[in-house]
Amino acid sequence: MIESRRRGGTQPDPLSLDDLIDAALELTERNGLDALTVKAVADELGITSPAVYHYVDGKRELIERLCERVTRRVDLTVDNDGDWQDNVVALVTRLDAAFARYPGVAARALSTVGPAPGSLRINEAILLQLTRAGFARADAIEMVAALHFLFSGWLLGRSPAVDEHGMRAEPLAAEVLQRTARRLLQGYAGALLH
Amino acid sequence: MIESRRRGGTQPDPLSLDDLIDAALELTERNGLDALTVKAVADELGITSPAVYHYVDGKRELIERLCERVTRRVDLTVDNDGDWQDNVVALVTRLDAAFARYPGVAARALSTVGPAPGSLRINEAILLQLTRAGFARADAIEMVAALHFLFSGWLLGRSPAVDEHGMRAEPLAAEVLQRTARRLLQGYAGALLH
DNA sequence: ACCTGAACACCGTTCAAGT
DNA sequence: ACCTGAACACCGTTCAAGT
Repeated sequence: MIESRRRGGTQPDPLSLDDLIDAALELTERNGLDALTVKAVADELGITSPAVYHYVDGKRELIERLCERVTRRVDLTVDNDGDWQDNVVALVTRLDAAFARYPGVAARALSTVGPAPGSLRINEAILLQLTRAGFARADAIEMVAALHFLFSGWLLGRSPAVDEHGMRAEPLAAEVLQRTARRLLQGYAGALLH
Repeated sequence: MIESRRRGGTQPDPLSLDDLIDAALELTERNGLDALTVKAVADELGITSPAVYHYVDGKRELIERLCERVTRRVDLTVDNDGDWQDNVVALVTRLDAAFARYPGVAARALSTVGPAPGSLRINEAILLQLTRAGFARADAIEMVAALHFLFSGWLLGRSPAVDEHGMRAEPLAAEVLQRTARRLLQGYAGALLH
C-alpha cells in the first residue's frame, strides 16, 4: 500500500529498479504471480503502465528479477561438520519456505531452461555436501538434478496456494518433502557409497 | 490442417466435442500449450471463436479435457510377475513419452490441485506394484506421491520444448528420469523392506 | 531521464441475432 | 441446436509528446 507517491505539489522522488521489484514482490505475496500485471505494479507505484518499461525491458524481465530476489534470500549456511543428509534436507526446506510466501513464483523460477540464476547458489551448496559425503562428482551432479526434480514437483503440487476461487489448498506439510528427499538421498547412498 | 470444413454450398457437417479436442491437441502438438488460443482452435475447425463456447464452458475446460486425453492414452499393462521396480519405471517412462509430444501439457496437467483425473489411473497402477513388493499401504501412498513429485519436476524441466524463440531445449535423456526414479524406489526399499 | 496519453494487436468471454 | 457479428474488459507493448 505505497500508493500516491506523488500527491500534492511535492517533487516526485525518483523511482529505482529496486522499488519496482519491491512493489512486484509485495503484489505477488498478496495475490500470486498469476495475478501480477504490469498495470498493477504501475498502480502500486503511482505511475502508468508504459513507465514501467523505462526500468525493465518487459514483463518477462520483471518476473526474472522477481524470481532472482526470492531465491537469493535463502540462507545457505550449514554446519559442515554435521550430517550431510540433514544439511541437504535443511537447505531444501529453506528454499521451500522462501517460495511458499510467493504463490506461483516457484513454478516460474524452476521451469526456466537452465536453472534459475539464484538457484545455482543452492545447487552448489548441496553439491558441496554430497562431495563431502564421498560421492563421485558425476554422481553428485545427478543427485542434485534428482533433488531438483523432486523439489520442483513438490512445489508444483503446492503452488496454487491461491487459485482463482481464492481457495487455499491444503498446506501439504513440509515433512513430506523432507522425508521423500531423505529417501532419495538414501537410495543413492545405499547404491553408491562404500 | 482440417481447414475450411464448410466451403462451397455443401451442408456443414456437425461438429462434436471430440472434434474440438482433436483440433486443440493437434495445435498443441505443433505449437505448445502456451500458444493454444480459443481463436486458433476455432480457425482450425472453420468456425468463429464464440462458437467454441457451445461445446465447452471456457478455455479452462478445453485444457482440462485435453490433458485428460493425453494421460488416458498411456498403456498401463505390465507383467505382474516381473520385477516391481522395472514395472514402475516402465509406467513412468510411458507417461513421460505421452507428455513429450505435447509441450506444456505436462506442467498444466500435473499442477492442478488434486491429481489430474487421468493420472489417477497410473497412480493406482503404480500403487499395485508397490503393494505387490510388500510395502505397507501408507508407505506405498507416500512413495506414489514422491514419484509424482520427481516426475512432475522432471517434466517441468523439460517442458519448454518449444519456447518463444522456437528453440528446442536439449532433450534431457529419459534415462535420467529412469535412474533417479529407481534410486528413489531403492531408498524406500532399503529403509522399509524386509 | 522520466513520465503521460493515446493507440495497437491480441486475449477470453458475453450476448443478441440469425438459421 | 449451432453459429455469426459486434462488443466488452483486459492484457502487454509501442510511440510520440511532454517536462
